[in-house]
Amino acid sequence: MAYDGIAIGELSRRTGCNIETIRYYERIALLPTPARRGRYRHYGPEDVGRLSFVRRARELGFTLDEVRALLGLDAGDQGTCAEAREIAASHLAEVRAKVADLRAMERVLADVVRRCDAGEAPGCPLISVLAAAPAPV
Amino acid sequence: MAYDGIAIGELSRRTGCNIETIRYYERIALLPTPARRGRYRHYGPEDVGRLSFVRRARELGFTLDEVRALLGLDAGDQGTCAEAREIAASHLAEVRAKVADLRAMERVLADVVRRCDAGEAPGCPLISVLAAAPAPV
DNA sequence: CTACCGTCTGTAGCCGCTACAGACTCAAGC
DNA sequence: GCTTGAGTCTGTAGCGGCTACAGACGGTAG
Repeated sequence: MAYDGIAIGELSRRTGCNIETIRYYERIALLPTPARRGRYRHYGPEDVGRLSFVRRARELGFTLDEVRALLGLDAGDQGTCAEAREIAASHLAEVRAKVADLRAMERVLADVVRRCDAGEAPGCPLISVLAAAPAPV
Repeated sequence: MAYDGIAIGELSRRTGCNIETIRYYERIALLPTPARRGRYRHYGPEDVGRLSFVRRARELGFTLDEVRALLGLDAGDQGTCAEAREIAASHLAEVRAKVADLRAMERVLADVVRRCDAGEAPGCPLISVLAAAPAPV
């Protein structure tokens, strides 16, 4: 009994990717237009692979455009790895910047909450922080 | 010469908040409908204060709904600080979760880039990571 | 009087989905 | 055969939080 391919629901289950999202990816041409069995989309193993690739890239925070670029160089030629490295490195820089931003927020928030718990004397620490003069750079 | 209020451009300059964003905040009723001088919006010091408050809350990553809630309790009564603390604490938890997510991404990405730079033997490390079997939990 | 800046309204776009409504297809059970 | 239910289809609109126009009007300096 020959391998028969799967419908969108099964693809969704196997990749952990929402059905609506799969159709969305198709619409924006991140995934190729699939074969049809009657009116229904019909997927093979290579579709499972490609979508899993997309999902993992998304989990690493790559934008859809970056994912598109990565998919484009999946081929395996010489310069490919260097390009992939570039994309990863610049994305890594962004991730680190975001972490730094969030850390800064975290520090302020943690301090505010701590001061609340300490029952600071006059007024609410959070409101004070927000109402304070603009940060001096 | 009496204090005279300011136009939207000046409010933008003083708060660091984009003009379009100010109008957007007004549209979603985060800021009150301002007075008009002729056809032009006209702002007083309390508007500068309120918008600065909003901006700082946004810089700390509060959502606009959270900001709305915070503005709502700016009044200064008894339970206010406890409510503010709640909002801050739950936001802090979210920030920490986001940091954790990003740290995980960072680790993987940094490893990939490092392996690229090390000139790993077969294939591209990034592509390999993305093409690998789904993460085992 | 004209040039130019600021401001006005209204609408549409960005990203990455998500959530419907309303129609259809298909296999299993009675 | 006939019904039921799950799955799928297309198309459209919404989310948050802005941002970017277009095209008209206002106010002032030269």
